Amino acid sequence: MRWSQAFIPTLRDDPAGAEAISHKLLVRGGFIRQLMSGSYSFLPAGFRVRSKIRRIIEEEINAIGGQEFLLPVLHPAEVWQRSGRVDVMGDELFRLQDRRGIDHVLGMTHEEIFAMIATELRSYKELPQLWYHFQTKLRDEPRPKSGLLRVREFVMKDSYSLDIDAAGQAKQFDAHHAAYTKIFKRMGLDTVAVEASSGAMGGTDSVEFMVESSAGEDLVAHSADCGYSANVERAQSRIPAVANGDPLDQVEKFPTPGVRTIEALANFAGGAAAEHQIKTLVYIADGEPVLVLMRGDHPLQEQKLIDHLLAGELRPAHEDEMVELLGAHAGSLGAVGVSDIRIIADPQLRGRVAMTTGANEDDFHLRGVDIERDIAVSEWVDLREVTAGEGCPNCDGVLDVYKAIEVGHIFKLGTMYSEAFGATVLDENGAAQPIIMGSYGIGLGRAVAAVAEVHNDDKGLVWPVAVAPWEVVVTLVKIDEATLAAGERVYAELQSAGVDVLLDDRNERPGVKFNDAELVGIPFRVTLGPRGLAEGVAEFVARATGEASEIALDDVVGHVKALVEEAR
RNA sequence: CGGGACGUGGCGCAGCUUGGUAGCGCGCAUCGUUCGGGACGAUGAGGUCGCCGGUUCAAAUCCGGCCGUCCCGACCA
Repeated sequence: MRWSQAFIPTLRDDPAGAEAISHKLLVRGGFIRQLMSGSYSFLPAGFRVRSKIRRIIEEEINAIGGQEFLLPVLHPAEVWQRSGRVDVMGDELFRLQDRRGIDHVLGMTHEEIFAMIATELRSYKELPQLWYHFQTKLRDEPRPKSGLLRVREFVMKDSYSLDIDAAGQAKQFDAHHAAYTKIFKRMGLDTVAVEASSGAMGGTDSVEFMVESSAGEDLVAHSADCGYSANVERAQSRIPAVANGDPLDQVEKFPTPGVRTIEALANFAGGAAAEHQIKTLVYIADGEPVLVLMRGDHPLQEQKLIDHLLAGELRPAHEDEMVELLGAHAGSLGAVGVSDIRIIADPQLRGRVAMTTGANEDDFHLRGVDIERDIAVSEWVDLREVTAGEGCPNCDGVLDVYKAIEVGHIFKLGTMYSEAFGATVLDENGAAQPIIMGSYGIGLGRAVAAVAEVHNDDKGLVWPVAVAPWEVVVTLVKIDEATLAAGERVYAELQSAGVDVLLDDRNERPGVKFNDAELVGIPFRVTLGPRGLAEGVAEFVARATGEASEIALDDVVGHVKALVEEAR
């Protein structure tokens, strides 16, 4: 490609709105443009990066036996009713009607449709299968953000494994695990595989691939000593037990005028330290109220609650609902004597006595609460969010917590979808068995953004060779006959050597071209100008290091070719 | 959805408090001088001031409604 004819609209200023560095650079470098909230156009440079990432994924999924499909994005709503996910997905699912008034949805993922195709499998002898496609997903996100990192329309590589038994599924799951690690490594991302919540996807186990980044939206708890890594949505930790205070024979109600928070009660004369309080949270899960009990100083991890309840929609109760359910406002709530509401308690409260909690009467609390004696806990479930500095659950080390971008997620789905759609095969004994499925996703646009987020400096992007829009730019410092001729020659030779080359033949000042090449992040630059040509040399610069060297003109192509081939 | 901010030539912004019919930087076009790290001069093109309504002799500016975008909290590749 010749830069003079290419559409690479670089910008001088950052786009409006403080955002992720990757977003600013992708916009400034002429890679993407926004259409509306959560919706982006890929420009030629951006499309090239995306294509290279796509190719890497394709190669690695093919290498573990994947067969490429292409399924539709427009689905009859009936299909999603059958899997039950119309309800689970709620408002995130785009819905529309056709001219006949038939309900349709736009696919958020493709478990349903692949499961339908899998009904054509008849025998265990046809398994295992690994199917995948690259297809647009549409999700009516409540809040798109950070440019490409969180959007409403994106292309995902999603693959689906089909097996006769759990062992087969585990094998394909592990194969994906390894392939994903390789894929991300090839695109220049160091990932950590973490235990994760499966969310609305259903299924048993899931692992997320995380890239540490301040632009990330997830939190990963990690132990440097044993390598334990988990999304805080799932993570556990060791914390020291709290010694109980002196027990009371019975619960004692006492006035606490104006006390509405854990902290206020801790500072109140006759109150109790946070770890001796029971925090009572009221949630509405799919329309049903639930009381959640946490130690006063412990934060609730809502995803853990969602996972336990298998809830589609979970929200804190409104003030009036609290009054209706418990007779008091937030700040004076408790579970003592409550019998008609589901009560879920965090295990850190187990065996605790002499606790203080709300009395379900404004401005009153109870002390001397023995949780197992006084509260009808219906379930004990770990709901606590871990905090940096707590003990690792697997070793003697300490957990740290960092922000990360989720670039991949793999699920063991079990038989949820195959049962919903009747995808069964006959086993050796002639008995019908539901196919065991797994699903595995990588978002293309998010991967582009993640690489950009990690690989940049104050001058712009620094693409790894494997995903760079062009591997090398030949920059002509002056557009005169001799320089142009030399440039054309090097350009043509690089092309026939199989190198992805951009010829910057624009009639611009050198500074403009150098800056643009750096902003766009092309890994290598070959600079040709009258000065060097007179001595038969070109200047060679690596974007990552900025190191420049002079190379004899005749050696340029060989040098670049070797470097590029080694790096991709 | 709750909270906050913003919307003015292609991009980034000022003007709004104190109404008088729009300006700056970059970019773009033409000409000239330049040309190995974002050149300079001259001339020029380009704007329903997000939309609708109201107040007023007069609205980018004041008032109301709506739409859009971004940021902070609950969701996911």
